[in-house]
Amino acid sequence: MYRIGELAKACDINNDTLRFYEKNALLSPSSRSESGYRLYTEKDKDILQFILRAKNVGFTLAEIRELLSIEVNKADNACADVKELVDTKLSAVERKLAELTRFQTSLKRLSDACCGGEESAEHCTILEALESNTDDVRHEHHHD
Amino acid sequence: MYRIGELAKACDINNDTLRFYEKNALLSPSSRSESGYRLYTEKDKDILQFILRAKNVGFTLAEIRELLSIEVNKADNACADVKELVDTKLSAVERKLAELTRFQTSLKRLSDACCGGEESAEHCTILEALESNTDDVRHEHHHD
DNA sequence: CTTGACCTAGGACCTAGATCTAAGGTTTAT
DNA sequence: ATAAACCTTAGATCTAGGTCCTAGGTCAAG
Ligand SMILES: [Zn+2]
Ligand SMILES: [Zn+2]
Ligand SMILES: [Zn+2]
Ligand SMILES: [Zn+2]
Repeated sequence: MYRIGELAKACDINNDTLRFYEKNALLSPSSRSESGYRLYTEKDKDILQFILRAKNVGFTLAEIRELLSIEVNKADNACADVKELVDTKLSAVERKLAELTRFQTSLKRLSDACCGGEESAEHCTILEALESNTDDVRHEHHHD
Repeated sequence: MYRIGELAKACDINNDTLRFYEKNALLSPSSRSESGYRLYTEKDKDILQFILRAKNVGFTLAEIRELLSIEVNKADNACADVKELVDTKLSAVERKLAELTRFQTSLKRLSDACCGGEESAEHCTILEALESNTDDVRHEHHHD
């Protein structure tokens, strides 16, 4: 049996995070001591590690709650259910990746067009690009 | 001169967003009507579009505030200052991209190992991977 | 003159995932 | 026996970027 601080330290998270997970129906201690302290079992620790691993893979806590509800009742769920959660998440991650890649491309284009020197920014191509209503960046060097 | 609703509609944002930008020192209307209505000039509109373009490239509002302070006073800033903002942002975007790519790889690995069928999830490789303390996913198919 | 669209200020509320505070009770070590 | 470390609860706070609400003032058309 772990008390909250012991489990938190063992899993390198904050005590408050465990209370937060309890309030949000992710993980409740199996019992309480006479004085009301939370008591976690090895099984509780396993569940916590399941949660932390799922977080590491990118799942939100809401998604992890769904995974857990399957996990505790595997027999009544199909592989299809589990895989759908993963694939839905994968799509979301890929959409976010696409957006960030768009950001990266734009920023690179802006960066490459600017000399980065100590000249006044009056003709800075970065600022010009942000002022103009096109996506173009002048590629000739400024400061003639 | 645009009233708040006109400018908002022209730029396809919410009236409240303009008030929010004003409160957060990004864009203040050049004047007010006798009755206190915000009045925006064409120049204000240009600044708004600068803000929206910068947002589109991934800058946060705090970063945009920095860009604007350079923009309104270009002569006193160097290309180096502008480029540094862009490059710092680019690095942040690339770190986030790396994290998301890690998520993507893990999720793909999980998804590929699961049959996704209507069989019971009792031997689902996804759940097994999340239960186990390794990063491995069994690649042999479950459900013998 | 009334209706409806528009505007004002100020503050509350939202998501996500915690983290922190206050005021007090419990356990452990010295 | 008493200090240090640990625990309890409820609720506040934080980031980011807004959105919504209240209670009321303004403006144009019919
Ligand atoms: Zn330059
Ligand atoms: Zn430049
Ligand atoms: Zn299967
Ligand atoms: Zn499966």
